[in-house]
Amino acid sequence: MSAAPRPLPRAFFERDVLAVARDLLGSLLVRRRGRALLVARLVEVEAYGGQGVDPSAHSFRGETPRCRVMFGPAGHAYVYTTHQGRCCLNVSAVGDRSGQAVLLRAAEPLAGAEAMRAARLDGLRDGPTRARLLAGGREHELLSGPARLCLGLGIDRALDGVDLCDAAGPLWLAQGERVARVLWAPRIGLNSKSASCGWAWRALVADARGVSAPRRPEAARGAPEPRRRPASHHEAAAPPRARLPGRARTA
DNA sequence: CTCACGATCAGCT
DNA sequence: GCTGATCGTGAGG
Repeated sequence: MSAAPRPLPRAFFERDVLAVARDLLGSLLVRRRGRALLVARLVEVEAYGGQGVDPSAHSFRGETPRCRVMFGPAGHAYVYTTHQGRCCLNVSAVGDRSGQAVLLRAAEPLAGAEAMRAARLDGLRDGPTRARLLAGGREHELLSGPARLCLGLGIDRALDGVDLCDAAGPLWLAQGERVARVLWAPRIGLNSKSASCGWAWRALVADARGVSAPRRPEAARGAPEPRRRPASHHEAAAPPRARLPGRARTA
């Protein structure tokens, strides 16, 4: 790549969180590594509502040291750690101190795939997963999950708070090609007794292979009915209708 | 391919 | 103490 992809403007993130999630699909996530740029196309994201709205959001009970970035200006990185030191990356949205953000769940490598592969392999024990990655190919598995995405791109808590609208920084988001078909489905990995676990706030590129877990509709596993989003989001320009993914192709 | 299991730890109550 | 916005393993179709 010759020039660095131009960052999305702040105003992109200062909108309804579902519209931001929808429009992030197809956008580019760019990571500066020395002189090289790692570039990936987003194929799966999840919206998280804010304080007092979305019980599954880290911000639900208000600001804490960990999730402080969710309450700050839009377009900044909220990076948190999960099990075994893994990390997940979010972008703050809206910017009205309500604590809303979009979790970046999966992407497809466009540039620097071998560096991403090396980053994934680093620290991975011998086993089937290591062997599969060492065999080469399978690029769509390199960033196919929120923690894998961070591993492959070398993102950790040191990047918490970084401005994702700044192409001079270590990490930013840039415009990509518009995605034609988007699927909406319930979010992954939430406590099934949470009131919001059935909300279809996960957006996927319909024909992408690199999604983290489109396998089975959660509804088939006894989870609560996928619920409509709150009426305030109705004219949000994003999700036409929440349809379960099943196989990619039901558009 | 799908599924169930549990490692291992930061963050919060 | 208890709880995960997860991942890789290993067994089974």
